[in-house]
Amino acid sequence: MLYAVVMSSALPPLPKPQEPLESSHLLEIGPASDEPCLRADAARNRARLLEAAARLIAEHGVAGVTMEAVAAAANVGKGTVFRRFGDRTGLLTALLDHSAKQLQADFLSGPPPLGPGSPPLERLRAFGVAVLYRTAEQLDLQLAAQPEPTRRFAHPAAGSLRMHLTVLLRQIVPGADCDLLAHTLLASLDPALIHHLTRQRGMPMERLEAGWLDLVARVTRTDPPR
Amino acid sequence: MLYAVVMSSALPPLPKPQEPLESSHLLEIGPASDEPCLRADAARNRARLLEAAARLIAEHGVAGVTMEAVAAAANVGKGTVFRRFGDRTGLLTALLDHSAKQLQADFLSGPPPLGPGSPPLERLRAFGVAVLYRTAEQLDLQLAAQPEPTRRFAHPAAGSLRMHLTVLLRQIVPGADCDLLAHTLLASLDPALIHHLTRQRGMPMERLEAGWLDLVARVTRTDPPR
DNA sequence: AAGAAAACTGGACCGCGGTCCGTTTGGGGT
DNA sequence: ACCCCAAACGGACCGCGGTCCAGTTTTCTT
Repeated sequence: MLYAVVMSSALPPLPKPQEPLESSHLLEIGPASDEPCLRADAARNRARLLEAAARLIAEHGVAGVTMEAVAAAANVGKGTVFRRFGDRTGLLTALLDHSAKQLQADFLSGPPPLGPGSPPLERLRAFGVAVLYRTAEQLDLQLAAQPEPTRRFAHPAAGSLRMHLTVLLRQIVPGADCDLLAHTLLASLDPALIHHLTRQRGMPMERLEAGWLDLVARVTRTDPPR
Repeated sequence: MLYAVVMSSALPPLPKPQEPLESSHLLEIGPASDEPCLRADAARNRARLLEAAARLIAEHGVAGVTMEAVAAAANVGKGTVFRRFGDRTGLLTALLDHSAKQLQADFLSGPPPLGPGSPPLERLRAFGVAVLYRTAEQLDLQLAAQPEPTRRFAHPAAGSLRMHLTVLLRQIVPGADCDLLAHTLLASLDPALIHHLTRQRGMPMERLEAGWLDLVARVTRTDPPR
């Protein structure tokens, strides 16, 4: 039930496994999107698979995480991996899930300046910085988990970030098209961009951080447009 | 329409085919990077391949453009396709090449407000709008041509756009980190984002256009940061 | 004009992501 | 305790992107 409530894309308990969870309108993706009741063996296999995947990453890097390899390492059939996670992206995303939930919890109910209690502008600044560093920490995985362009923004976790951003923006610049602005701001924190700037162009994280703060400052100036 | 057939992005006579052309430092990617000399048969096959690819797109959409299918449709071996274009992305990019050069010519030496002659801010505004509509026109192809995340920003054409943006920005907000700012602004024009906003969230192009203008206005305000 | 080096060609081959479907299994109902 | 079927399983199978290399064609040299 936890999920039934939220999902819009009515999938009956059917062969098509992944619930991509269209929902860009809900705030939490928390414990909800979990499979509510998973048969004992299924749950066991799921755990095995995640563990195997993590091990493979540790040993051979993200590139070594092949669906077949994961299946083999978990002593499970290939079909099972796909049934459970939908596709490679789904598996990789699942690996990021914990950290994603953590971040979400932090800005939804954690301590200031990220969580409620600080003024919106403060939270906005902290938000970007937090995302920035989290992304940098898991760059390889984040990059590999990025779905093909068509689905990049449908991703529920991204939706949650965007929603939070939008809410903050509305408090700061109520006159603007906050929805659009949120997209833009998030785009500037895209893992691929961060990868390019830090690894391919050698910018230090401090510069990106300063860039975010500057961007936020510019975007949120409240004096009338020229 | 014989799109552009013969031109551009090809590779020096090297064993490893694709020269991704690191060059973020040069302004034009124009006739320079042209194949210096392409053997007669190679040139003929290149043209055939592009034509075949275009026909396939027209008939079956971008998804129908399979490397094997293109090769077959052009009466050419599969290996030849890869030798010429490096990979699928390369082929698709080549199809976009003509339009890319056109755009570049427009803002480098075309008439105002896009080209030189207008004040920088005017040009910046026009630039975004131009990119926006060009992208929207070729959305499917643009999306399909997008390389994997790691290489997304290494793409030379994107580099040229960014460079131009940077130059404009330096004239408008000399105090800022224009390089970074250019990346951010460009990110807000990403094909995947445009796709998401217009096709998945149903925003009209006018709203995106307004969003760009507003973003530019906000970002280029020159009064001191708070 | 001839011969050799360089460039190009084509298709067999590989690995991986993803699908399909016949088989097995867990666990709720009786 | 047993039955039953939805759910889960596993591995054969497919298509596509990408590589490789033996053989062919073009162009350069003298």
